[in-house]
Order: sequence, then C-alpha cells, then structure tokens
Amino acid sequence: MEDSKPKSLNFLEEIVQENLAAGQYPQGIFTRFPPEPNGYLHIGHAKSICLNFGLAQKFGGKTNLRFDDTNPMTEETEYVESIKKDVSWLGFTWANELYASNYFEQLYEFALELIKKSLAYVDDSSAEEIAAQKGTPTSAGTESPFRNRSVDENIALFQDMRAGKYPDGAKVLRAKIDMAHSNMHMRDPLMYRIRHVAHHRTGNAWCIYPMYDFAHGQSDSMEGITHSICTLEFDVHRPLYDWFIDKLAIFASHQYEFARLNLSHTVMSKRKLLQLVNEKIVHGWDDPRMPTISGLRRRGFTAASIRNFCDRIGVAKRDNLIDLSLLEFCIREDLNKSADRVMAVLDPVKLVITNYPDGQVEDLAIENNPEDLDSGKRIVPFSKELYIEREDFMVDPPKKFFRLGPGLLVRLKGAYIIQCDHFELNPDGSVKEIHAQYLPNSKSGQDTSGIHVKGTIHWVSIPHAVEAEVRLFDRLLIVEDASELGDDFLKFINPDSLQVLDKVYVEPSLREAEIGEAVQFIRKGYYCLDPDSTAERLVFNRTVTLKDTWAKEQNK
RNA sequence: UGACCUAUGGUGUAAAGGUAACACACCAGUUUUUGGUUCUGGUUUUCUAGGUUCGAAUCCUAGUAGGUCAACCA
Repeated sequence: MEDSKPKSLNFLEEIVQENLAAGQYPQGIFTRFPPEPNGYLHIGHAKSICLNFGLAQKFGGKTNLRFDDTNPMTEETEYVESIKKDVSWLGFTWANELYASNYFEQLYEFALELIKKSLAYVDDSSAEEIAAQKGTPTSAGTESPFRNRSVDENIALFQDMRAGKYPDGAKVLRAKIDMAHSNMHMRDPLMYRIRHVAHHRTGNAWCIYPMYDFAHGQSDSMEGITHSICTLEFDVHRPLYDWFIDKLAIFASHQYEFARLNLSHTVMSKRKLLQLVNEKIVHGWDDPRMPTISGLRRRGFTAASIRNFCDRIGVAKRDNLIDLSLLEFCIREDLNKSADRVMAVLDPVKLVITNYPDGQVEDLAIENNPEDLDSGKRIVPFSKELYIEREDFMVDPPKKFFRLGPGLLVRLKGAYIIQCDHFELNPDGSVKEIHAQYLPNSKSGQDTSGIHVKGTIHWVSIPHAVEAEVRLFDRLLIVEDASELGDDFLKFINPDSLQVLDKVYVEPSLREAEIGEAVQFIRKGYYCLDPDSTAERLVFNRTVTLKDTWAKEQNK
C-alpha cells in the first residue's frame, strides 16, 4: 500500500516524479556529481552530493561521479583523490567514475560537426577584441570579422589548432549563434581555446581544450544523464546547454538549478577558502575551522550528521543563509546518542577531600552513556586529591549557582557528595586550592545519606590524570553574512576562532581513545582525538559545545 | 537603463485555489547524579497595490526588493 499522505517532495523530486509518471525515462533516471578537481570539497558540495545521489536513490536511479576536468591549468590528481575520499566518506557509492577528459575525442568530433553545419567558426580575434564584440547586457554585440569564414577554411584551421600550429590565445573556436541575443552566453560563445599545457590525465595529447559550456551538456548527454542539477548561477547557461544538444541531435539531458548553500559565519567559495589556506589564517584545507568536508571530519562531524543537515536545509531556488546553529544541532543530535561520556577538566583547580584516607584509591564504575544502556560502564579512579573545573567554584556564589562554594554541597559525578569548608587564594586573588569533606554514605548508586543536591560536577583524580592538549574552535567569521564582504572578509576573521589549552587533565580511560573517535567531555561538549596526537601527548578537538543554559542565564 | 531567476515567522523549508504548518533558534515549565538529554507549552509568518474567484501564499497585472549574466574559469 502506498502512503496516502506522502511526505512533501522538493521541487526537484516533483520534476522527477512528473517525468516518471509521464513515462519519459523507462530506463530510470541518471544524475551526476560533477566537481572540477581544483580544490577540496566543502559542505556546499555536500548539499549537491546529497541532492544528486539522494534523487537517484529515491527514484531507483544511478549517479555518476564525473570530474569536470577541462581546464588543465588548475586541476590536479591530488584533488581527484581527496574528492573521491570525501564522497565515499559521506556514504555514497557512484555508478561510474568518469572524466570530461574521457570525451575529448568525441567532443572534437562534435565541434567538427557544428563547423560543417556552419554553426561554429575559428576566430583569430584577441581576448580583448572578443570581449569588446560581446557588447553589454543592455546593448547588442558586434559580429567578428572572422565570423563568415568558409566551412572548409574553418575545418582546416580547427585541425591546425589541434595539431599545435598556433600559440596559446592565437585562435579560438566559437559557436555561431546571435551577437544580439539578450543572453550574453548566446553571443557566439567560445567552444575551444588553445592551451599548450599538460593535463593531469591526458598529458600532452591535446593542446586545445573545450570550455565548460561545450563539455558539460554533451558529457551529460553521452552518459545518459536525465537530470543534470546545478546551482542557480548556471541558469543563464541553460539555453546554450540546450542549443548544443539540439544542434548535435544527441540525447537530451536537462539542466535544473537550485540555490547553493550559504552558511552563517563562514565563507564557502573555493577562492576564499584557498585564500585562508594560502595566507595561513588556517592551518590547511582540513583545518577544523574550515567548512570543507575534510575540515568537518577532522573537527569530529559524522557523515550521518552532515547528511542529516543537508536533508533538513531542504532545497529551493531562493537565496538562503543557513544558521550555523542548525549544523550544530545536527551533530549534537547524533553524538548525544552515540558518544561515550568521559571526564576532562579543561581549566583545573585542585580540590582536596580532607576526610578521605591518604593513599586510598577507589575504582568507580561509571556509565558510558545514559542515552545508550548497552554502552556499559568504565572504571574511573577516585582519590583524595582531584582536579575540578575552576568555573565550578565561586568564593561568593550568586543565588542559583548549583556548584561549589564555601559551605555548599555538590555531587562529584559518579562518586560522593562533598561539602566545601575551606579554600586558599593565590597572591593574585585567584583560587589556589579548595578543601572539602565527603559524605561516606553518599556513594553513587548506594547513597543512604538522604541528601539531595542540585548540582553535579565532573572531576579527575590528580594521581591518575592524563595531561592533554585541547583545541577549542569557534566560528571563523564574526559576521553572520559574508556574502557582501568581498575580499574584505579577512578583516572579519574571528580572532578567537582557535583557542589552545595545553594543560588539560583527562581521565585515564582516554589513553585508549582512537583518532577521530567522538566522546563527550561531560558538561563541556563533544570532542575527538586529533591526528596530531602522539603516544606521549593527546590532542583533542572540540567538535561542538553542549547547550549551556547556565551561560545564557549569566549573560542576562 | 536589458534578459533571466526569486520573494511565506529571527533562519530555513512545506501547504498542487479550501483552517498557513514542520524543523532550528528563542522563551517558560517538566525530567535528570551532565545547568546535557527527555517531555510539554508559548512568542513570531504569506513584499506592496490592484484584479479573477464563493474562496488566493498559490492564478493574472503592475510595482518594489534581492540575486544572476558581459573569464580563452567551472
């Protein structure tokens, strides 16, 4: 039985459903994810990946991974590898791994075909001359003096271009359409340019390379792509996309456009991300502050959380600016269910339990995850001297401070209730050491004290503590919307986007942590072990904080 | 003085001419050995003006606002 009330479809799904209902694609639908291998994938690409693969999955189709490698100046195999890794990591399997460069010979034949139909010509004009011929959006262009060369001359010239008889920039192949067209892209667009540059896959086999517009649609067509989805700015390319397919009389792929993802407090364009890397504002493409897939992965985001995020943001044709808090919600939602809880004291202050026997150690069994009863328990050693969080003690606490202060009672997580009776200050006025007494009959799980305390705080036993480094990340930009900042965006970098804590104490179980494994530091946030870690020194990345209503309360 | 795309709470996204809803965010309460989690409730919405219609977020017209387009980039 079909659902009587199907979940509402997005506009792309509606299109596919209508096409299918009309019997247009009996073989099923085909989509493709077509990155240019000139940089690393970011979360905007993740949206496109989820859309392309998701559409095919939903309607029983398939998705190709096609590298749009028509510009040898900028493309490298390094990027191909990282892109494949990221798409796989996100959890998608492509039907075929393909390259636009696979089609160079066929595209060349297509070009000859258009020349023979008098629909393309070789132009000797310079780049500047061609730009001048284009006119402006509000005034028609002018025709090139080379526009009416004979078919035979064009064929000979184009063959010579391929044969390498001309230097870069000497000639181009142009489509003969309409220099007065209201769409600039239809004013005799370039099809081929000369580039005596080695290509990462075809080497020196070619010295002419097709432009995006002459490669993309035909590549789609050759692969039988039914739904070629791309971002809004390609909308104006669609008439040209259709024109080439029509004149070549090949399988009609269709292009559909959606609004790209914009995320608050960050930048998304490859150029700007590259700038952050090159100017060493971040430490690389996989810096955990970067919105790249590799950065998010290193930061501790799970593939499921990113897929979920892409699902929740939806898809439409209007410009959007997604609040970072939605991404944070998605990772918290995932990790809350799956991450084991551990204790780590980020800003330590010493606590002495004066009535606890010297030298005694208790191995406490503490639940790993209250959200997952199957996760079991782990052993955490408890002793007379502990570290607690500096912010969990106040000399003169306000009314609703449910933590430690002179005379106040608080529970040590998984251990005992304690009461503070004394503290010592450093010369600078900061707290040096806190003294408290524990209630021996208040042990966690076997509490007969009858006392209920409002607060529970985390701790680490000093003799058992493992020292670690913790890296706290925050939003990259101090402004929400970077869209109109232009190159000025560097002035709005958050100076506190990275904060390194080099003397953090974590419980000993963390010695067994694995790179990338997510844990929750109780009351502090979700963290994961960074690849920079060594056997001697653990380095943790903060993925995201926990929601903190106390902090919010304080800011009021 | 162009063409094309778009306009729904703070942010996104639904509602196929018939009660404007869902998520995030925010606020209040509940639960809790994490000020986490859970659960409950709440605040806030159809760009403007006309028109068609019994009825318009939806259709039409005109405005307004935002975006895109003039790389031998993709």
